[in-house]
Amino acid sequence: MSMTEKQITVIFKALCDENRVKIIRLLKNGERCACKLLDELQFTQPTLSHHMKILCDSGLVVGRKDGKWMYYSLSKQGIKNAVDCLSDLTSATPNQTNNS
Amino acid sequence: MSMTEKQITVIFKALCDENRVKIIRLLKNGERCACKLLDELQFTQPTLSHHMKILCDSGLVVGRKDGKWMYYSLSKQGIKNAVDCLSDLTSATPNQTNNS
DNA sequence: AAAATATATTGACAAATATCTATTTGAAGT
DNA sequence: ACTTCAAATAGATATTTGTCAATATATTTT
Repeated sequence: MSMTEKQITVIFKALCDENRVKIIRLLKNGERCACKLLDELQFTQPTLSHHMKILCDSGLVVGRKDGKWMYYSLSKQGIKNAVDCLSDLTSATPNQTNNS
Repeated sequence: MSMTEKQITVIFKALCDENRVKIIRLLKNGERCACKLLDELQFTQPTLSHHMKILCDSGLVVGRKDGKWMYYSLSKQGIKNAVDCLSDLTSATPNQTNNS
């Protein structure tokens, strides 16, 4: 159940770049096409592609292909996992019976 | 109230290195002296010092000096801030009036 | 005051990362 | 089939980051 240090860093590495944080904020408003995201950001298409790969690999974001377009959105499951991961990482004891 | 992308990345950068995650896990068991941490890790003293600075700057960890020793522990406040930050980053709508 | 010890700082270096341009892949429309 | 358009990939490069050895700083002990 407990994740390795490596697995944890994959999640948080996704969040340690300014531009990826911007992307996540944009996705808070709902699913967005890659080209729509690109409109609101200050870098090139290959760079966006690179960031989206990292975000998807982290599980925080999911992609859906429709024709030639890619639609991205936040993953509820992935986010829950990240929050759990952070909580777990910092909670007092690993074996909480949780009868508070 | 809303943090800048930069401020957010400072928090998550702290969590995106394997060794810093290890350090946080060690600190889950309570306050530790730097030299005690060093015993359990595979790198040199200057590297530990470097990582502790990043962890402290992120607010997740606090240091306390006692004579020539430095004692580190997790910061409840800093952790709460990080969890809030992650939740906020990914919660559905940005404009909650928050007069609860 | 001098020695010993814990931690921080400096400077160097290798590895990882973010970015770009150029190209490729894949899907739609003509 | 050819063209067009969206996204991905490849390769190059500059910046950032993690690490170490050497040194400095600060505190305690003798």
